[in-house]
Amino acid sequence: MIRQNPARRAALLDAAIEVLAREGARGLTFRAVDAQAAVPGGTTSNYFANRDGLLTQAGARIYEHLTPDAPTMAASLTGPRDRKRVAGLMHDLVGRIAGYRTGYLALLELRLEATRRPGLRAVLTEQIKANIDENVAYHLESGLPGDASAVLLLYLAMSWLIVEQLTLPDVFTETQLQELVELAVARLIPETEE
Amino acid sequence: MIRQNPARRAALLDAAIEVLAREGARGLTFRAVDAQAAVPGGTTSNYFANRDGLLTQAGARIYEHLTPDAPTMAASLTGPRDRKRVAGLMHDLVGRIAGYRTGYLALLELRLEATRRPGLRAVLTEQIKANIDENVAYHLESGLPGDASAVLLLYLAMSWLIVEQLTLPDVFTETQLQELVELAVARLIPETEE
DNA sequence: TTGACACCACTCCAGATGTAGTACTACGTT
DNA sequence: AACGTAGTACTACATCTGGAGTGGTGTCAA
Repeated sequence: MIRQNPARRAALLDAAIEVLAREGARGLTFRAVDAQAAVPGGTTSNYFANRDGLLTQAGARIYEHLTPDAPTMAASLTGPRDRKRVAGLMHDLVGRIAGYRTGYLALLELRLEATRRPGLRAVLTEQIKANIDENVAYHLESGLPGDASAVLLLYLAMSWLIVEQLTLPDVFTETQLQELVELAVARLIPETEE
Repeated sequence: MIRQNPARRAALLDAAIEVLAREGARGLTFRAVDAQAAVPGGTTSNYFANRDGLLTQAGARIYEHLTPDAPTMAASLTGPRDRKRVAGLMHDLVGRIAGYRTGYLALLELRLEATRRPGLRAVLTEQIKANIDENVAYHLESGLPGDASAVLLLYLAMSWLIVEQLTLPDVFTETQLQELVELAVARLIPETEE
């Protein structure tokens, strides 16, 4: 019989995300989740019918953590609306990801796993589309410089920069990383006239 | 005793790359490689001392396939040296990757695996650095418009575009994909004066 | 004849799964 | 207050799966 306790279910999903990042998609076993969550063996079996349920629910869960919290969002609505501001936001973004390394790595693992699981692929596709749309809409509404295309291109460049940094941190030095962020903004966002 | 036959070793590595793409890093077992290469069980055990050797050698091998062949390189040295040319090359790049889906997915799997294996990480880091340097040098020498920074930013954007397309093909439509390539070139490469 | 290799077969081992069985807790009933 | 019940937590078990490695034999070529 499937257990319902929502607190425990959430804890198991968080544990699953940790396992995903540390052991990879294939390493995500029911028993590994049990161990990570420090619950008795067999517990995860009682909460999820199969691996597919576990993976898709974990995919959904990551986005609950990945969305920046309210204060951050509010703060980003204050201050000047110029190119320098955008650069600041991009630096924040890259920094924030580094702070949630686990979640982002798990997301990459899930992307690859989605190659083999149509259900997971559908869930991720929807969430990422929504995420992109949100970013674009937010940018435009906030009056920051740069059109939708510029935001998309920034999204592409920053995404790969983050992957590079998370998986092979020695390809770019910390300095190069910062420079690339600056550079991307400088080339993609138009200068604001005073 | 470790076998030496280089043709067979190469065949095994290519099989390993297939398995990586299809089953993921964790699915890469000696037996799976045997099956993929259609050789008797136990063969891969005889050619590689351990999984680490198999993974790092596979990582090295991918780049042998990934480098564009001589005719392509030669062809890219002919023709005009303008922005439109760069766009054409970028379309080629994205298309070529789609044609070697297996190899690129395997490379992503290896990147994630590199998170856990210092040896593999070192190998990949070197190869990717070299690859980037080559690209930049080639671009500059060939007289195409755009400085080193522009090439780097193009590299970032194209890389993620490819990942997006390989893992979640429904996030961008085929049309959007082409537009994003055009857009990236248009914003990152300066117009050439006649 | 010798050395390297292909192929086959067998044993051993580790890890994962799902569930039966038992104990505990909370809550509602009488 | 005693009781019954539902939902869980926890333990332990029986089973299953697949992979690893290796020894042995046959083959080919130098």
